[in-house]
Amino acid sequence: MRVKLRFEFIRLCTEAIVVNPQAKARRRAADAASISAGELPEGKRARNKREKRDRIVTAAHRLFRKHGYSETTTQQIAEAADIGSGTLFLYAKSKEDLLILVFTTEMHALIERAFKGIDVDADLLDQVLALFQRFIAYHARDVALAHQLIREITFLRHPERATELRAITRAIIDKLVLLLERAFAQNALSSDTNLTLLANCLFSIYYQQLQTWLSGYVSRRRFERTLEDMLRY
Amino acid sequence: MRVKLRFEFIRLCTEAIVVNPQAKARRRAADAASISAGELPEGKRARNKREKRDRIVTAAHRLFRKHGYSETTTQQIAEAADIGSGTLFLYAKSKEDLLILVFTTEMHALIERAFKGIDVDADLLDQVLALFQRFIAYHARDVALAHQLIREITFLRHPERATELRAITRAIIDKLVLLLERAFAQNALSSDTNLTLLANCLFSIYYQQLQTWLSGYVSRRRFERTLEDMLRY
DNA sequence: CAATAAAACTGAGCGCACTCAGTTTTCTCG
DNA sequence: CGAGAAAACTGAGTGCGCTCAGTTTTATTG
Repeated sequence: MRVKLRFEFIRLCTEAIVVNPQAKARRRAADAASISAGELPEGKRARNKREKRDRIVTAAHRLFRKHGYSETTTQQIAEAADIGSGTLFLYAKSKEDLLILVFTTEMHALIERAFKGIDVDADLLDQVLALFQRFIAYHARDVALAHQLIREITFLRHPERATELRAITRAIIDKLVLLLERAFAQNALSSDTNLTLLANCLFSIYYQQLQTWLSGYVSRRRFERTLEDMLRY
Repeated sequence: MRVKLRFEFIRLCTEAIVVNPQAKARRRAADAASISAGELPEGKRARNKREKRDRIVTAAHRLFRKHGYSETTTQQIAEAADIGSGTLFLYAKSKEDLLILVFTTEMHALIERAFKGIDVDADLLDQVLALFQRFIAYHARDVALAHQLIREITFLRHPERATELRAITRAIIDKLVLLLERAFAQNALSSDTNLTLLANCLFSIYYQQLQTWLSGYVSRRRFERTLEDMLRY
């Protein structure tokens, strides 16, 4: 029972690194020659799982981009990832969930890159717009796919991913807060400004306008202009 | 060819009332006894179509409410509406489209009712909130269904309904503008206010918060409070 | 190491949204 | 009215997302 619970936990985390301490000790002894002392050894199961997960995400990503979301079948993805068709659904609850999985995998890195590329000396508004522009450019690579994606993450079918997605939203808002804090330190903002609330508002406007664009109601040009106008208040 | 084009047009309007003038004249003569002179006569085809459409919408509405959206099959709806399973898809492009069809059918009346029920003498903000409250109450009758609906109309799969939905949005915003104009006439708003723009902002905030609520991120209570706070600026 | 348990995987099969070739109903016009 | 055309309808068939009973792989324990 103890063991079962532990494995359940690991499975839920989907990032299984630590296994039973005893097994770990034994394995460490066995692998001592090939593994440097500080490294955490990885069981065969955990490694297989991670590799399979990677193969699935890579294959899905490639096929979605190549043929489009709805034109890609889960069969094709399974074949490309070299797994059984049923195995796919042990890693993603549904095809839609798979899309979210692909997205979340590269999102954190994208946020960091976008933030790093910002000109610190620019006007605050330009900094904010520059950040959003990075995301817009990312989505512009494949509007149809982005449309599907934003649709799925806005209206989740499997609440399990909610935490993960909230973390991404929070990560973006945190970056916005950082921009605001820098501007605040340079006295570019009035002293009674609630930075977090302001960051939330900025993000809301961006997200709402993003939806409008991706749904095909307005062109990218129009979207970018409206976004700028609205952020300017 | 002439005839074919005309019928194509009528089909697209989905509100076929006028048929070939000659046939109309003949029919009018034939039906003169039973129809009052001013009425537009309706061909058998048009009547059948309208009746079928009504049966489909009614059946879908009932089953969606009774068993939920995804638990209801298009087969069941077709049976309840007493039509072949394929016929359904002549009236709605997809199951999702059918949900939108059901919604748009009762939306215009709902908007009118909501607007009529507003206390003219109340504070402007309270009037706006009262209007939104009607919609919220409507969606609250079945949150899961509303979630699905808002999802579909926010991210349309068949652009054909876009015009129809824009008309609904516009109808709501027009009502908001009316409220604002009344307040404006009573000098409750500063003279440089752009009423249409303000109405759009109010609606945006409502819609954005509605999504948050329906997606299960916040409770109805929290949603209503946030909405009020945000509308208050 | 063998025995046992648990986890991970598999693909045939199922249900359902949707299609389309063939049929029926309605309209048109001499 | 009757022949021919157009529109409307139909349901068997199709493809795809997803399930689940059975199998294989990995870990644990004595």
